[in-house]
Amino acid sequence: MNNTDTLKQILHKENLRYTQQRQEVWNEICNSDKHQDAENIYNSLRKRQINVSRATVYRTIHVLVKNNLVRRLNLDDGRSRFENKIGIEHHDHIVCLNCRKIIEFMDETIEKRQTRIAKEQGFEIVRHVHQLFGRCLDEKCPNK
Amino acid sequence: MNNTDTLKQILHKENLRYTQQRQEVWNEICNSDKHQDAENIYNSLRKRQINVSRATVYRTIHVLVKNNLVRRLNLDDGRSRFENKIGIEHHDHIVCLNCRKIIEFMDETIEKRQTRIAKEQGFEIVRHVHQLFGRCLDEKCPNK
DNA sequence: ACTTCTTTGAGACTCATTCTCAATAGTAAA
DNA sequence: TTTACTATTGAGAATGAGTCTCAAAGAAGT
Repeated sequence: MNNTDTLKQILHKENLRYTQQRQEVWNEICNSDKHQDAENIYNSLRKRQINVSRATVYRTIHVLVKNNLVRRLNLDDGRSRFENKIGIEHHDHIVCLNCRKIIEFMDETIEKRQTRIAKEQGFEIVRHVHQLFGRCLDEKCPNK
Repeated sequence: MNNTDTLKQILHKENLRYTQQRQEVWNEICNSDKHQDAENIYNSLRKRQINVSRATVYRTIHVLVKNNLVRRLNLDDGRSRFENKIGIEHHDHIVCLNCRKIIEFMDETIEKRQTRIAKEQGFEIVRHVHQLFGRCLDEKCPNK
């Protein structure tokens, strides 16, 4: 299923109308650099002559997040970032405190263990946040 | 070392003056319920006739966080929460999405694994965030 | 095309947090 | 133990991400 059909499907399910603006926001999240924030998405669309308001960007993102097409990331820098979830395997993030480079990781053992720990404490996990903040060894990192 | 000495020590190290307001903010974080937000801390002090401004609460918290007396928690609800770190073992959090109950957990295997994963990716971890969001089985939880 | 109901855009608004700056208060030296 | 020098404080203004409002524009069925 392509981007358009995926979007149409969830909009239909939510009793929402298919609009050009919603499609463009979804395209932007699917097709561009990962981990963009709302302002970025807004500006990228504007730059491409696509007229969308900030309000619509935010409103559309809510729908996408609610329906698991998009993941919201909170990297402790005061604004949310978004990444496409469709066809992407689950992962968590490592973030460089100097250059803000973001690396994805996934560890089956940790995943299983956290589920078991939550269960032992009488919780059923709905979602989790696992982020490692540190300093990278990248040559270009201002770290050096 | 008691609260006062701990505070005096870091204020001295930071070339900051020891003031009543700073002491009171630190006391409030040490002696009261965990996971309070800034507004809570401000109100608790106010209620006890202690005159401190919001600005001073925020400013003091920064110093405490920077110097590892306090940990800042971001539980994705739009405001930071704070907990005393002195004499407290490291732990992460499980949060109930319904009743906002917070449980602490700590798993040595996960801790070691995340350090190794970061290293493999060329990162030296400075801090991490590991939060499990779900639904608890508590009788009092509106979940039921 | 007509009607109905939803969506959109512009800008007002919210709310946590930060900033400003004049008044106040530590602290070191005399 | 007062002076002199700075840092700190408080009140409220400012900031900034995100949300809300409402009139105008746009989907979708008839």
